[in-house]
Amino acid sequence: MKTLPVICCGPATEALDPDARETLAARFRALSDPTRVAIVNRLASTDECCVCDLNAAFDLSQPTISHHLKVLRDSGLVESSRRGTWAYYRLVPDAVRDLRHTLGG
Amino acid sequence: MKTLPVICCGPATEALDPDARETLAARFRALSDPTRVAIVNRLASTDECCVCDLNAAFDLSQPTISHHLKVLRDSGLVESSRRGTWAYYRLVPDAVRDLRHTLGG
DNA sequence: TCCTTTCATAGACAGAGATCGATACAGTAT
DNA sequence: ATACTGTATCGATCTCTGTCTATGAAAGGA
Repeated sequence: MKTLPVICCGPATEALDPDARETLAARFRALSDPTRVAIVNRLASTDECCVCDLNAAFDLSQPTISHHLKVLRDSGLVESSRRGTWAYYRLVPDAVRDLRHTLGG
Repeated sequence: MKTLPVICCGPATEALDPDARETLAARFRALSDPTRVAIVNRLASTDECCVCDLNAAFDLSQPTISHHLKVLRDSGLVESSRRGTWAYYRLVPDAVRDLRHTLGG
């Protein structure tokens, strides 16, 4: 999990090269959907969560939830592990912190 | 400019109602494009910026830059004022701070 | 007045993304 | 082995978004 050393939008701001723009935009894009915001929000309060619970919590099909989880996984904001039949998802605190720092925190 | 009292993704997290999900996703979506990240980044370092400078800084057509500025304006992240022929854009620090708080800051 | 400059808007188009049903795959139980 | 359950992936469809050209509106200068 690589960090984002660059600051985007805070008071002590340096110019961004094209790669940094892409990387930052990609991470914000991961949070640009209401369902994904809700998933991340839920993960932030429960520390670990089974996919079956997420499927039950949202009025969306199972493949759709799986798609959103893949987007979040690819962005590095969440990670998953399989234990037996079930898959469990967790937030990656460092990734969230990086995004916060990007906004000047 | 209304604030976002709710916290999404930090350690002290409460569940989000559908409206809050939409609002948060909309603000993150404003930063989900590399060009808009770069515009916000530039505004964060120059305090105020003429549209003509932005047009010159990016290899995109003038209407495209204008479109991105409208997206940022609608999201509340930037504001503009017209002085004579020129339009000037500024960051809205409170909006950026709200977004940062949303991530647990 | 007429022309030029600066910015915003409208309309069109291509590409990306959200959603679903169908299907594949991996564990578990019978 | 067979059947069942929980997830992931595939393929299709529909909507949204980024980009462009063309045009409009407002201000200033000849």
